[in-house]
Formats: sequence, structure tokens, C-alpha cells
Amino acid sequence: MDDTPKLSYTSALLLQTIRSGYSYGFDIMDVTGLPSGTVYPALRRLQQLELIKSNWEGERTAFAEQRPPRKYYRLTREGKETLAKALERYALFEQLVTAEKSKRR
Amino acid sequence: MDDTPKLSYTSALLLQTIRSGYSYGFDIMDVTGLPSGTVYPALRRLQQLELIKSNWEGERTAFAEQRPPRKYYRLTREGKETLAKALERYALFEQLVTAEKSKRR
DNA sequence: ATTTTCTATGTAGCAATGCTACATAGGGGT
DNA sequence: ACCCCTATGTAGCATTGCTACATAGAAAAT
Repeated sequence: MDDTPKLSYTSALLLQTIRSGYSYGFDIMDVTGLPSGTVYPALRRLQQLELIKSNWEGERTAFAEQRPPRKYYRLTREGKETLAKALERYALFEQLVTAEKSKRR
Repeated sequence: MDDTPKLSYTSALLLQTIRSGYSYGFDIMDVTGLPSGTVYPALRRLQQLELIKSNWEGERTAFAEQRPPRKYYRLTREGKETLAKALERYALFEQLVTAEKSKRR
């Protein structure tokens, strides 16, 4: 019934990061603080699961801005749905934090 | 300088769960939804890192309540400090969620 | 001239983590 | 007899995460 995969925290974080507009590897590394050896393989896995799609930046744009070309990612529809479910699951964390806070007057 | 280990999401969640008063394995499994094969080894690792301590429930209490004895966990001082730092790191997730929300009016 | 720094993507190889399935055990119910 | 509930735990495998390294062009520094 439910074919959406259960995402690790890291995977969910990556999806949310992309969703928030940080859409290429280097930028994602920057925001999340995760190393390249974590980010790039994880992105590849997410793409294999068809939760994200990618396209290379045009060489002309990269050349004009004098830097290597970027590979831009965006969420697929399935990616958005899976992320939504992951956020529900991870909301538990916050509930526990707030519950604990309210305990100590 | 900083000897506090970097916790996985799962480890941080376990610490927070214990902190919130769910202090033995079976209860933790119940709240988090994580299976025993995840929870028990992870608790053992957290104890090896001296982030939590444990003590067995008295046999008399368990006998009186007609159930197997529980192993109760509590955070050490180091555990509390490590958790606090983990929460800072994981706040990034929420920031991204709220940032994204504010983007779509 | 050469070295270093910055942007950018990526892999190899190892260690750590997470999970499924199973094991154990006593009490209570059908 | 058999199953369910509470409770802890392990074996063995698959997946994940990380450190260290590789590549490459442009700019800045020495």
C-alpha cells in the first residue's frame, strides 16, 4: 500500500534542503555541514529512488561566471510526498523536546 | 577541544526520549517506533560512550507487577551536554522547513 | 613561476549504523 | 496445547556515513 521509502534523517534533510532552494551539491554541503563523501553518494541514491531529478547547468552560464558547472537537483512528485511523510515521522523529535520543556516549570 | 561525539539522528532521538521520561527499552521502542534490533544495540553503544547509565529494576517490583524486570536508563552529565549540542545541529532541519514555508505566501 | 585557494563534483575503502528475523522467558487467557 | 503480552537481547546482513583522496579550471598570493 505504501511504497514510499523510509528516509534516514540525512536523506530527509537533503530533500528538505533541496526543497528550500539549495539545489546543487556544493551548496547543500555548505548549508548542512555534511561532507562530500556523504552528500554526493546520498544524492545518487535519492535519484535512483526517483525522489529527485537532476540537470547539468549550461556550460555557457558556468563559463560566464568563471566556475565549474553545477548539477542542479529538484524534487519529483514522489520526492515531495515522501518528504511530507518523513516530516510527520520526524515531528516526534520536536514533540519530545517540547514535552520535556513543559515538564520543568 | 570538543570531545562530545556527533550523534546520528537515531542516537539523538534515543537520548531525547530517555530525557523525556521514557526510560527503558520497551517503552522507548513504543514511543519511537524503532525495532528492538535498533534500540538495544544503540543503547549499548550510548552506554559505552558514557552518555547514559543503567540500572536493573528490583526483582520484587517486577514480581509484584507480574512482568519481566526492566532496565532503566538515565542520561549522564556528558549525555545531557552532548544532547544539547545535537539539538543545536538538528535545529537546522526546522529552520529549513520554516524558511520554505515562508517562501510560499 | 609556483603554490595556494576557491568553486565544483566525485570515488574508494572502511567503519558504523539499522533492520529483519529469531531466541528467551514468565504470566495470563482461550 | 497454543497464543498474546511484556521485556531484553543477538546474529547476520544491507545500508549508510565518513575520511581521505582525485580531478580541474580560474584567481589570488608569495
